[in-house]
Amino acid sequence: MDGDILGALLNNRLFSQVPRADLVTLFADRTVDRFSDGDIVFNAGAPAERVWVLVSGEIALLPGRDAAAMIGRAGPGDSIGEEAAITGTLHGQSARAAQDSIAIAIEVSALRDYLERHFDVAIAMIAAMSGLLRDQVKEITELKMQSTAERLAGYLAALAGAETMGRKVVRLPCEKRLLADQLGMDPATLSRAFAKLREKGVEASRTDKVVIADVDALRRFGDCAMAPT
Amino acid sequence: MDGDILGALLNNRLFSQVPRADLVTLFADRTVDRFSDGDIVFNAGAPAERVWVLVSGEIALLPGRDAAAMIGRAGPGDSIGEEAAITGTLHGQSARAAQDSIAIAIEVSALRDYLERHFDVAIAMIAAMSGLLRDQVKEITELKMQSTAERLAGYLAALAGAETMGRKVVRLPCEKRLLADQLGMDPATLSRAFAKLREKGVEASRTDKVVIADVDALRRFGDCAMAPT
DNA sequence: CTCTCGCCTTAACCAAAGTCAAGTGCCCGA
DNA sequence: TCGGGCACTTGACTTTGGTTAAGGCGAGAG
Repeated sequence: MDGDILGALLNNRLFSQVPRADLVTLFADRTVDRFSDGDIVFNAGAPAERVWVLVSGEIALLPGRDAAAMIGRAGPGDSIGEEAAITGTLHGQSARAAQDSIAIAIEVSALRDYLERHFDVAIAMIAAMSGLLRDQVKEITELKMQSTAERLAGYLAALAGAETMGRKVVRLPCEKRLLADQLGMDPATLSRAFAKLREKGVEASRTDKVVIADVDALRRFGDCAMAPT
Repeated sequence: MDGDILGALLNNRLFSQVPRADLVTLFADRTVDRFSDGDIVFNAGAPAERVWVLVSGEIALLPGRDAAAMIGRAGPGDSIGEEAAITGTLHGQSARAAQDSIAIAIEVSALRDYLERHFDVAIAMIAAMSGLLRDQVKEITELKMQSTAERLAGYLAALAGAETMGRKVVRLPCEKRLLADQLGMDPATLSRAFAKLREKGVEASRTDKVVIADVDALRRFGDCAMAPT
């Protein structure tokens, strides 16, 4: 299977739980659909028979045939149409490409058959999504409650590992610019957050190495807004 | 079944998809557990055999036996332990009451049996959680990207209905104070947001009636940060 | 009818973070 | 070795939204 496609599936909330070998079988009959900016993927009210996984581009979800409001948008790795398709109902929303996009699609009957035969995978999906929901709730509250320095502290502590205490050198997984984006702040603000943590024993050079003098203290600082009593 | 318990289940991401009649059967063997602040619900590494749904109070999820970091927290209606229990693995986290709490618990075997016999409910769970995830992604991006006035505009437009255009009077479903909380802002800030929207044709009196001169314009304003091309 | 309590609004102030721009050091190629 | 580009940092300024406090208005009690 093509790397891009496999990557999209492994990032997908539905299919990341399906064993890799099964993915190949499941997607043997896939079609690769290319949408140009503005193309309709499906319209609200239409019967839902296929599940798409977006490989590249972006697709907007709209409440009606051509309403202006947007319900959501999907990027690479997101799936579309699965809610209606999986339950066998009509599409409750329309989907329209917001950029030139590539998506792979399978018949939902194949997916349902597979899940019916592999009950454990269905169960794993439920468990995984349950965990994802919890993670996202945490992300929302942290975004609202924590300062930039606290968010960065929590991130660094997580990077060091949950069990780590004391001194530790961690490597940032990506450029600071991208890290800033991931933490929901501006690159300049990330720099200042690092500066604030310097007085808490975090030495960040211009490289991707960060020396943490006391992981546990850092973790407490990052959690202070939502400490477990 | 007790009203509080039923309410918690209907709010729960797992059980809201189970038909009400089945809930009663499924929870016939429930136990009601009371935890005092600081009590351990389960420890990481322990075998997971039960799923709890929190009725009241608050329970913190911790990475290890007594680590300081917090992975998440659960409030009324949230379920705990389901990830490990449902997949039949060991608990990956510990859970400790952060307040005096009441939770109902069932054996996960009963849940698995039920899902195995009612494949359609399992499927509905997957679909529902998929939708919830999408909603939350949208909520996160809106929280990051939109100003208070834009969030309020989007909320009012949604309240008016996706298909509505032009003039419309809507009724707020709750006190402004609670609405502010729901939109993630301060009551005073909500007032200012209403003031800003006044020049966009939104008349909010001191009551719960809001007159929108042009729903569509409002929707565009609320969506401008993430308009579908 | 009026008093009072609670919710809402408004204004003044302040802190946090984004914006813009300039500066610094690093890497890489000529 | 020098120069250019790029990522990061830093500082000044602006914007946004939370905080606090002071009114205003409505509803219900007396």
